[in-house]
Amino acid sequence: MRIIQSKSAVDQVDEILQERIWDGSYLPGSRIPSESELSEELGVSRATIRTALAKLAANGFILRKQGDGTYVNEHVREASAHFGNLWDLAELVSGNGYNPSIQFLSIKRRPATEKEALILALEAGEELICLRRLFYADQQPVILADNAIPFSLLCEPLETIDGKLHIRDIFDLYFHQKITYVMTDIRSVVMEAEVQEFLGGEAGRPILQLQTIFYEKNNLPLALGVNIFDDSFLHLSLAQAWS
Amino acid sequence: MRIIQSKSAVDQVDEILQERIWDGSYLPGSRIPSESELSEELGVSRATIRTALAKLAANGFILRKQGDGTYVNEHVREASAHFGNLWDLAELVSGNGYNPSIQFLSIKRRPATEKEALILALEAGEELICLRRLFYADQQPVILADNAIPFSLLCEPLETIDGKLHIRDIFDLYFHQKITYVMTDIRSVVMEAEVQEFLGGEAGRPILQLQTIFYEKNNLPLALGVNIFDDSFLHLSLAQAWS
DNA sequence: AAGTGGTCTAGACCACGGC
DNA sequence: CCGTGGTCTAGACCACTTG
Repeated sequence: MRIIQSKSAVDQVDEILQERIWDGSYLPGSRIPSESELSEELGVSRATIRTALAKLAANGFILRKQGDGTYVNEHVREASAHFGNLWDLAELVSGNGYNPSIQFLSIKRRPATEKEALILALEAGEELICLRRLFYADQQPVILADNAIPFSLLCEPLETIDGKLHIRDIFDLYFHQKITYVMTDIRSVVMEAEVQEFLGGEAGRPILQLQTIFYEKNNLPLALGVNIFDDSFLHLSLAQAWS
Repeated sequence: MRIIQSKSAVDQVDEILQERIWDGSYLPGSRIPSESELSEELGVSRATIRTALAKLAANGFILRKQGDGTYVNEHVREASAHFGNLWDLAELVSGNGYNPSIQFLSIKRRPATEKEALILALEAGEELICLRRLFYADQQPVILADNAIPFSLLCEPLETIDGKLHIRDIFDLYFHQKITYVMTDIRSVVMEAEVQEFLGGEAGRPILQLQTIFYEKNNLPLALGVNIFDDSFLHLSLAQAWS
């Protein structure tokens, strides 16, 4: 379960417009209603509409032309990831046009390595909870996701953790922590045998590694995520408005 | 008031605040003045201040806490890239803490390959201008940047092109085109001998490839950029606010 | 000239956190 | 409680594109 919060007007407008783009009410390449028209139709101020449109434009969903109008980007469907969502692996899978699912592999408790202790600001040897999961695109395994979280942060019994939840909800439910921001490192690595066991294909080929450090509001590192990413199957492509 | 007319008020506020973070006027981890105080100090409305702060927060420069205040992120300097700027290679180099410079290698005219013609919406065999450049971090070559642009778009003599300019200015000056948005594909590849010749190190190792397609406002593809990126030296790391 | 998006303002009220 | 950021409004004026 998730904590349900009434969404802001901006987010609701954003959702409505994205849905209209997705279901074809607003066709790729076509002009959508003006800010004033949307403002009147949806019953919110023009400023609210503009905030939502700015977000859509930043992610390349729409193109805005001063003096002309706002158009749906013809290449919407080619982008698989969006800014502010690089860590959201399920969205990455669905952005590639597949149905995402999560397989829970294992959860273990072990001391932190020196490198992990440094990143997570721990004493050497402090214990971590290591969560290993496998993301599927339809039936194909595509991302091996490891998350390491300091054991000392855990608030609920280890056994109760549901390994299929969104990482956001795992932090919320079992650690009572809210993630404020993340730092993601994108690297190119060779596929190791241990990973190849899960993702298949030939070992030794180049693949992407997304390393994410999760922080809470006081800059305390909450977790280290290492996501091995088969980019021969899944693509990491981003649309960006030119500022 | 130091706000002048040339740039937008929001951009100027953004610049002023970034500078204060960078030169240490606002120290990492410290609280910066409230929105009202900034609004009064800089002589703009609170809405203008908020727009600038939202941009800084999205890029992880600052952390905002409702009911408390706005704080400079302690990890500002660890991020090397920023949203909406993934194509800006010089900024990527300086984000890693190095001094960027560009070496102009070559400019050639040749027919498009089938794949290029498809991406750039050309007839097979149409001619391209191929610009090859090498980006340095201090004295170290780090990014091999190839750009392919349809010859038919060129407005000035080929010989006049200054290969050291920002890609934005090249389009502006020689093609009279403005880039509206880009699509960037991030891939993991093995370093080929041809590239290794420029970037050094051992051939066959995994490296990053950023492939960027540039579009103008009518969705016409302007250019294809392929940037080979030595991520053993340069890091691609992004800070993102958790939405 | 008309209509669009781009910018900015002044002010209202809410939700949250620290004192 | 007060001050902070979060949200939203109504309206003004500008810059640009199109007919």
